Amino acid sequence: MRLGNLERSIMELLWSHPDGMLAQEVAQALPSSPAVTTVLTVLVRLSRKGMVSRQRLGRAHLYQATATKDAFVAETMRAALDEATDLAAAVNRFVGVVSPEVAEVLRDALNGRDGSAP
Amino acid sequence: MRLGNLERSIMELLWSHPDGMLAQEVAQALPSSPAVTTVLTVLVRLSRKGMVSRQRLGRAHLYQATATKDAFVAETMRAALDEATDLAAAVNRFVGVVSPEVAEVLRDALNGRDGSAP
DNA sequence: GTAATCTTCTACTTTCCGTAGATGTGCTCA
DNA sequence: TGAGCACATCTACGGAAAGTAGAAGATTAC
Repeated sequence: MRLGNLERSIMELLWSHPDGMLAQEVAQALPSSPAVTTVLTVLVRLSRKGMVSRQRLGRAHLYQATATKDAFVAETMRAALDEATDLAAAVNRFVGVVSPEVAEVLRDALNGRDGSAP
Repeated sequence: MRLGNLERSIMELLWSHPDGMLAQEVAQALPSSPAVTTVLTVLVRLSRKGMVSRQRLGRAHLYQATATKDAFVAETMRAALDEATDLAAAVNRFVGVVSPEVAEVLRDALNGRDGSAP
């Protein structure tokens, strides 16, 4: 998913507030202090992209991210890997460039996945 | 790295021609048959992004991708993962959404990586 | 019912990308 | 050595996406 700077900043906020936020709260929480209408415009665009949902709350709306940040990261990684011509080469490259810590987490995750149990 | 359609098409060509290509060759190889100057403009922009290098060859330049496609894919994946707030959660998500085939390739790659030998 | 508040509509600006003509530069061969 | 070709650079325009926010409309609370 292609996101601009403000779009990304807003998503970061929504991801860190799983219970949702009001447009006004988002505007106030942003360091650049944009107008509330600016935030609302971006929220509408993010809704069109399927990244944000909302529900009425009094006379305002509560805006929420439709997926967690982790899911977004994972999906971005998957999409990148989908572009690979040589799957094995890309995966090997990836495994080669990540930190030992990530490699360990990957191992654990793969062990937890069905198909690897003894 | 953010790439437009033509930018991506040109990178695909350069990736599949590791020895490099002339601007004219790139233009001719593209299905949309853009003008050579169009290709040159895009090549300059890709150079600025660090994705393309060139060297003189007679009166022309030989354009080459600075990294392989696999490296690009791997780097994109790494960059995405870097954005994660919860590393383990993102990795688990990722492992959860990839196909069994990819999971297997990941396992193999991790086994080949130093640190897993008994 | 009315005032406060929130949203929607509209619209301007900026930036990126696709596009390519006009102009500049440097090989190459006669 | 100089004329012409081939290639590069400069410049620029149009469209799309994103940042920005005022004006106007809608809804709630009192």
